[in-house]
Amino acid sequence: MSKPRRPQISLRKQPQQARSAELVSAILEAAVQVLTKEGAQRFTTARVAERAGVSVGSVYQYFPNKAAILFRLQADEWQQTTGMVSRLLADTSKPPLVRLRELVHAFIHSEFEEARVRMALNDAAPLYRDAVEAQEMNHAWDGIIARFMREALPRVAPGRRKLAGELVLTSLATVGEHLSRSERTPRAIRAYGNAMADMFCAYFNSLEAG
Amino acid sequence: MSKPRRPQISLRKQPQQARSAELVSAILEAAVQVLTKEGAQRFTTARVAERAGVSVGSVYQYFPNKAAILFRLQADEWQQTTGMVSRLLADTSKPPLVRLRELVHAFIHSEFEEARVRMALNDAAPLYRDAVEAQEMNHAWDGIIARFMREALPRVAPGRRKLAGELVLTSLATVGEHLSRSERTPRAIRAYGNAMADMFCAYFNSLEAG
Amino acid sequence: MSKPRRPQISLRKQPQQARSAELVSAILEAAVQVLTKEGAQRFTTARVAERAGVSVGSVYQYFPNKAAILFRLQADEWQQTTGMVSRLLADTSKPPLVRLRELVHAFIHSEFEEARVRMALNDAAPLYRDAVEAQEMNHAWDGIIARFMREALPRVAPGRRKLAGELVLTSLATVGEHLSRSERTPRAIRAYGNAMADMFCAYFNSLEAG
Amino acid sequence: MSKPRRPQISLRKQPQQARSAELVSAILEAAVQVLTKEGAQRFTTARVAERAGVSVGSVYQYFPNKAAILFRLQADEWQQTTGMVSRLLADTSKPPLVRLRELVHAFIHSEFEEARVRMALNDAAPLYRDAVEAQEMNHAWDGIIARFMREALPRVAPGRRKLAGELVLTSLATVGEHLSRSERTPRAIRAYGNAMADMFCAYFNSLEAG
DNA sequence: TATGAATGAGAATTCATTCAT
DNA sequence: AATGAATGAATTCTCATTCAT
Repeated sequence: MSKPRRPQISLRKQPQQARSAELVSAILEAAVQVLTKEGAQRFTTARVAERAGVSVGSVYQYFPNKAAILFRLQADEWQQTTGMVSRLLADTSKPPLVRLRELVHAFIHSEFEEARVRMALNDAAPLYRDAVEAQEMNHAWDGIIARFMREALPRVAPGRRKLAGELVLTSLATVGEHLSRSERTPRAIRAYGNAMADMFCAYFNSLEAG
Repeated sequence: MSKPRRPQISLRKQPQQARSAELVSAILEAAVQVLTKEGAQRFTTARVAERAGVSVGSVYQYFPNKAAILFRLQADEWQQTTGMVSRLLADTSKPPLVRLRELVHAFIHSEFEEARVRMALNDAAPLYRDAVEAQEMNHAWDGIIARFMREALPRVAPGRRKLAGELVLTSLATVGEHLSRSERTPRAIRAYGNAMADMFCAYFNSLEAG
Repeated sequence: MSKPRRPQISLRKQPQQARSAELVSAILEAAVQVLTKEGAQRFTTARVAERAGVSVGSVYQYFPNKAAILFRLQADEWQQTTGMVSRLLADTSKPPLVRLRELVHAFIHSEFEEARVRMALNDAAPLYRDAVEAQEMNHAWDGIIARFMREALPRVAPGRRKLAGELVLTSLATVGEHLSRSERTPRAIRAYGNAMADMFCAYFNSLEAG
Repeated sequence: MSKPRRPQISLRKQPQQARSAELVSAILEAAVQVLTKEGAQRFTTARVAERAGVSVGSVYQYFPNKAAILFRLQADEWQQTTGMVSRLLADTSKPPLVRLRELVHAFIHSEFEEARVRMALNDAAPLYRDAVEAQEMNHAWDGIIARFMREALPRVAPGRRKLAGELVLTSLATVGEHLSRSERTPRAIRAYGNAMADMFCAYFNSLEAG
């Protein structure tokens, strides 16, 4: 593409005072609502401001541009997920494959919970994904996964192990997104998660066996 | 969302004459170029018309709106892929898991070939995916996959088998898209494909082993 | 300055048809009016469009951006002046210094004629002057002046002669602009022109004598 | 123009205390920096305040509006130049034409020294030049020049003499501005100054010769 | 006095679509 | 059929100024 714009996305001003923090919250909350009710196509700074009950100027006081709002939403999201995954995988009291299954369920569940926002945020990805900050976030996973993989597949060569980790991670992430778009009952979601975990476990077993 | 726009997307007019067919081709080809060189954000009817060497009016002669052009691109794409998959899976001279492996490679390869267009088309998905026609397409797979799954997992209960098919299909599709965004060498792509096939095979074996 | 923006300024579309040419004229005329009646600060594409009786879109159909309109005004202006100067200086039937005096008067007069536009255009200069096209125009003068200077100061060394030409040219141009801002009677303008011509003549004589 | 805005420009409050005086200085210094580094287009009160390390509110405590800051900068500038010119021209120990030459060099040099600010200040002129105070400043020169002209051209009629003074003054001022925009070596600047002085001297001699 | 958050009117520009020729 | 000029709502972002704290 001719212009892979990399918008600067960091917060313009740290909300030091309580009032400011509230404002940022209000804006983000409004952003979620706009995204949910209007969709990514109709997500405009003006609409966000209106729904937040502030002026456009105020929005731009805290976010340098539209992409920054979207990115922030996504970042918060990622941070939560990373935390959850990290916690689940670190619990060494359970065998690795049990943790993996829990992870799959937790992941899919969280994705499903706020399907609307996820979908819209995903549609809006072209607006923020090229920012440097966005790319940095992806590396946050690397360490967490690597550690778990060493534990789960101790006898597998590092190269294959790394590839396996990557495969599981992207499958999880992309399929999760796909699931939020298909409308399913919680029961169906659970079944899907189980099948997915089965697949990962079978893969891990076969790797470790051989 | 407030307006779940389902744009009318079918061709406005069947190009019965040779000239018309050429025009449609020219427009689609131009559309691919615009998508590739400018990205989804800058995909406009005017740009398509210009690159195709026709007037905007002519574009609207054959496509009712912008979404229809994008949809048509995606549809052609899907049709090709469906054909390829169908052919590969139908070759009963090879064992099912061999065919599955070939499928994975073929799929990933085709995705990778035109990564640029795929990415852009994906970014533009919000514009066309809600059209009824788009949703119909997804069902084209169902039969093909179901048949193969019966062959590959004869002893597995229909419910589980269906779920497994769905899982493999969506993994393939969404991971493929993810791969086209990450820049990799052909070698790395091949390795990734192998790992993926390994995963699917292990899963299938475990299912069949029951 | 941090961003010496060099806006692209060339016409977006050549007005091939009579209708288009009229539109371009209408826009330029409207631009002059806006500039004259509202000043450079309030010169906006919307106002130009409104005054021209067309939509903003139409303005952008013919001019890529605001700067282009202003530049075009200035360019037309410069072209006229260049033509006039060229004609005056080429008339070898009169002695050089006579032609120089005529030039001064003609120049100042033309500047004075449309003082309003000149002033406004000058205020708006930051918007268009950095464009490449604008800088090219300045060189149009070089040849014309050089020829005249050789004729007027045949015995002066090339270096000094060139400097003298430059000095006269910029004096003329910048003082002209200054004059349009000060409100004067035509009589006063004439007197001023004479003084200026006297100065140039004295200078030339001293150079040639020297 | 519809609104020949004459913004009120005088200081809102005389900085009687040392603290205030410092603040005003800081603001003005910051203003110069913003002008230099960002250009007239991006000269905003917020940026000035930030660079000065004070709040916008504080800026408005001492300057009624943006124009006032710019005007003050220009005024200080003019005052310095007037002082310098005044001093140079008053030195009766040297012949008038020698002083004139010195004046030209000093003027051009000072213009050149801070070319950046001058250019930016000039671009911003539309914002402050209509204020009454700005116009008063121009008359400060009248006395100084008039006295010198009487001394330099004792035998020339008052009318012509006045015109000559005006001509020299505006040539100097406008050409100076032009020079700061063209990038030249100090050597070239000096040569230019000499040519200009030559021109003025030749003019004066011819006038005095009658 | 000082702060800096909040405002909201503008400004530039784009683009899907129509329709007279 | 083909053209491409015309439309104008919509969008992003800026900035001078005010005023509650």
